[in-house]
Amino acid sequence: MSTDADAEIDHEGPVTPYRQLAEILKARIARGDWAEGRPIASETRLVQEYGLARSTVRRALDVLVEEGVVWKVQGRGTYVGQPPAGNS
Amino acid sequence: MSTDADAEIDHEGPVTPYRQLAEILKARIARGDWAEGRPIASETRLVQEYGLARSTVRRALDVLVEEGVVWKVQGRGTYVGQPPAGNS
DNA sequence: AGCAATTTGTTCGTATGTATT
DNA sequence: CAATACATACGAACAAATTGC
Repeated sequence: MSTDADAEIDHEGPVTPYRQLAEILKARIARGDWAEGRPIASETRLVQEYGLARSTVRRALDVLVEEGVVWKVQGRGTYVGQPPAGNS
Repeated sequence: MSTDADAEIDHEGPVTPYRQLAEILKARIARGDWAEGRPIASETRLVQEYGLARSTVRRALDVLVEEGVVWKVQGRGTYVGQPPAGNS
């Protein structure tokens, strides 16, 4: 049983919003909304799309980073996959 | 060159407060302020001691958790070391 | 070189929820 | 039940890095 990529955030329920968003984003990546090596939506965009605080969106992204699903670069964005080995 | 366990937070300088606190706490643990398996000061206590926001203190503790220096238990505290293998 | 726009990083404050004692 | 301690969420502001003009 996986999460629906088109699900919305349920502020009631037992699962916290940031965990829900983390699952939704992973589902969207798996579905192909954003390809490997390409940037996903910006934090500001996700805030607008899901009606969450930026701090909550960042908390969700932290989960994905820990899981190695995405990696971030300040000033650029959040990319699908893992950081390149030899980066310049 | 290691960090002074008695250092205070410098809100100017290049190093961010949460990184400074992370280093200070590691120095305090190394010095023996808190023994292995014992709880360190609570987040509220650290907020008072270092004059930082709780979110900043938590950010510093996140670093220590990632590094395996401490582990946390909701409702109890933050302990020195790593979580016991078989916990009940 | 400078400047503005975009995006992630850090910090503060506040409030409420959950778990343990 | 009350007190303590960590968890989650919202809002706001400014800093730092990147990009494009």
